[in-house]
Amino acid sequence: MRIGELADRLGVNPKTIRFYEARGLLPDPARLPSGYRDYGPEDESRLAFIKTAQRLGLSLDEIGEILAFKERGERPCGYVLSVLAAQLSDIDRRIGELVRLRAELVALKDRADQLATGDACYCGIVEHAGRISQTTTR
Amino acid sequence: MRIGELADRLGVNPKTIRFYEARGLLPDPARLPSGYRDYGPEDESRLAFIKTAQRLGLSLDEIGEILAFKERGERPCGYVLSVLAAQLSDIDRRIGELVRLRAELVALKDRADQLATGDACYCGIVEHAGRISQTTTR
DNA sequence: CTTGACATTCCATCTGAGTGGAAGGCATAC
DNA sequence: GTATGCCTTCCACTCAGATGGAATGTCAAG
Repeated sequence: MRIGELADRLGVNPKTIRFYEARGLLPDPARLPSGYRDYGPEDESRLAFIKTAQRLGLSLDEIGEILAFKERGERPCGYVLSVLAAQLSDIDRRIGELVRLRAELVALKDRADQLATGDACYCGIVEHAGRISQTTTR
Repeated sequence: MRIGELADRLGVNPKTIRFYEARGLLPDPARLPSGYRDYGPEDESRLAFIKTAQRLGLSLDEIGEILAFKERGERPCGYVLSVLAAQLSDIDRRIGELVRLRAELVALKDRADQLATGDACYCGIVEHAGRISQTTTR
């Protein structure tokens, strides 16, 4: 399949696929006689892996490392799983933060009427939001 | 107070404060006879607002819009709250995604032993992760 | 046989959020 | 009075992750 079809299937821009190739995340693909890139199911699953790993919160560099293990014929599982374990605790942290922020936002919304009157609104927002924990977002 | 003190108080780089000023997020501050920027409590709370709003997930542009309402003497609450409402649903979506990803990761970890044997590991990861919903992260 | 959609490469630019560094001014402490 | 540390401006650069555009090639349909 050509680049446009692969891109459509996975909902990415064809440029992005070439970009991943240039970054070493995707191997140099087979070429049709015309010179067009010719992708197969493995390429699709690899790209799907990249996109999934991105959803998991991995950077392209992290994904590249994982893929490099496979390239070298090693079993990546230990490494992958350690990355995943780190991601897991990171995700737990992020979920905790978001849940706290959510509670703050709900509280703010519930007080909308009071906050909406008077000119202390902006400050009210600040005051309320200021109580949010000081943890920073990744 | 001078820029360094303000920066220290809020744990930001002085450059970042000048950057916010250049972006229009902070007003041109008073100046000491020396030409040094001279900040007061309002500046501190405004900067704190910006940082808090960032933790809430707002971009600097969104924050700028909110602050512009205040600048124009309007009560921003309706707007702020609509932004916050949008943020709330976004946060709900992100929490949902993360919870799902978390479950996937836990499942992957639980199967570490099986996955760690054989060379289908990479594919196993892909297969498992591939089941993750197709929603994209913001 | 031309039109249009898609492909190629290469190079440049964008976004978002800063950060670095040079060249110089101010303030304070020894 | 000079060393030190913080301040000023201006310009450039970083990072991640793409995306845009120009110039050109390929291919299927009408």
